[in-house]
Amino acid sequence: MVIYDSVQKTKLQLVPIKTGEVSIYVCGPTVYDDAHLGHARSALAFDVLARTLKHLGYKVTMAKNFTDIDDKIIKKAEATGKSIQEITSFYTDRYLQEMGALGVGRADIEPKATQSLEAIETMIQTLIDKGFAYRVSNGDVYFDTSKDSHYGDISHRVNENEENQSRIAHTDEKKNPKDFALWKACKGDENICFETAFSSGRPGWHIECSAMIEKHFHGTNEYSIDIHGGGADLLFPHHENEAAQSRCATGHELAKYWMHNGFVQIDGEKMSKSLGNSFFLKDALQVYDGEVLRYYLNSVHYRNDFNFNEEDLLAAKKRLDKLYRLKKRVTPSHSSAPDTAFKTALLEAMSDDLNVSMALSVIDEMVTQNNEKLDLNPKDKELKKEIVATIEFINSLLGFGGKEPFEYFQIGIDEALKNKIETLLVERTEAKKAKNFILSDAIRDELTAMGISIMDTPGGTVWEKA
RNA sequence: GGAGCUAUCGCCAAGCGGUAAGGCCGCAGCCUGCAAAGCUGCUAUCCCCGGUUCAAAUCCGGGUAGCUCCUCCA
Repeated sequence: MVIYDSVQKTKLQLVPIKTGEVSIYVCGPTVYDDAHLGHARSALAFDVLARTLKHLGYKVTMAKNFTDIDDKIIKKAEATGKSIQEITSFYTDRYLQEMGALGVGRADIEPKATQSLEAIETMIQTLIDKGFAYRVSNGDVYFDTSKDSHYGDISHRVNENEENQSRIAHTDEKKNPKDFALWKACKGDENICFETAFSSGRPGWHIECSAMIEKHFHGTNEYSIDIHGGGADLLFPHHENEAAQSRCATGHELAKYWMHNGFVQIDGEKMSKSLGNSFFLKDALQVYDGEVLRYYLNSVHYRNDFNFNEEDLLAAKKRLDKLYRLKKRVTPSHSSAPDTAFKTALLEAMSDDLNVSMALSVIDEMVTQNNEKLDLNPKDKELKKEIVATIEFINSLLGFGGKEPFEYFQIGIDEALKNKIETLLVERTEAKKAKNFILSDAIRDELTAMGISIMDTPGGTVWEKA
């Protein structure tokens, strides 16, 4: 397996800390709002990474955190009158449910900040004791970036004069402009305060990830985990700060490899909280099938920016349709073993830094070849079994193609409509038998107007939702 | 003001120094009562200008254009 390391900025052969095992920590959501397409893409990218590694024979342990202490959550609570707990549990459930609709598997470990306070306090105390952190008069604790000679290694930002150019106001008692809060003391009437030796307050944004990793993973003298992932925007300052904390607190590096996924844009425009043009996953799922969304969001390499638009999504759906039409041709058949050459080619593509585009083209070629074989030999039972197994393999590796084909093509069609379609098809078949093509074509037009496309096959007429 | 990324067929998108994958769209054909589906065939020299090399879309330098990070963000 080769992966692109965003710190070294090059592809590297994955050599895990422990042979045969890969530990992954991905930055999860702050649960104060609905998940958007960007969250989906990140979750999908690392879901596919985990699946690929498992297929390559690694024992994978993946952690994804839920940030459930945060200023934004507090604000939301104040604005809505709901409790912090209500908000965080609601959005956590929603997140898991929506990602589930996209076929994203659950992480092995799903730590929450509120459940990691001991580890957080311990790490901050260690940093204070070792002289890497300092407490200011109001009770805040800051990390002293000047004490870490490797600060900047992750994001390659070395400019000390940034304080003059930076848009961040420099108003507190920080020693250096880049110092960041490990702990924020309670001020006034804020209602989440946790008691610690340094002050009553709450953790800063970055510390939870470092603390959770120390708590849940047991690395070596060199590294805590193999792969740390997240969105490209987290590279700085979030991951730089995480790395610094961990390095200084534990004496070894946080992660051996760093992976970052690119952004999602909507019709060419950046999607962001501040621009207010977030495309929520819940809205997308109302219009598009989760499996189609999964296929589409995965069709562009995870490191590139992804420009979401309906036209491309439709093209992606058509591609997935083709796979399901092949599956329809071999249903029902039992499964044997997938085509070896295909399996190898698919894994090879995925082993190259998750080259999903290549994998999809391998699948398209497989579909075409098997359609041709079936055209020539419609009753080849062994071939059909192999195709069933091949599609099962695709589903386990990439997470699509697992539905029953008839179910797939009839998503959104209720029983009443289904019956009407079937009735019309019976009428049409009779008309065809009687060579009444004017009537049969009229029925087809009626179905087309209903958004139903039909196809005559040797086994009878089948229909699909267009 | 600093740091970085990208630029490949009408559209989406691989390519990672060895002579341009795949999909959508389009055209022609086979099949079909006609269609649809499926199959076959056809469709690009890689933003511009230099350079390195036997060989460059791929490396280097300079342009141009777009995007991102430095502020909550995946």
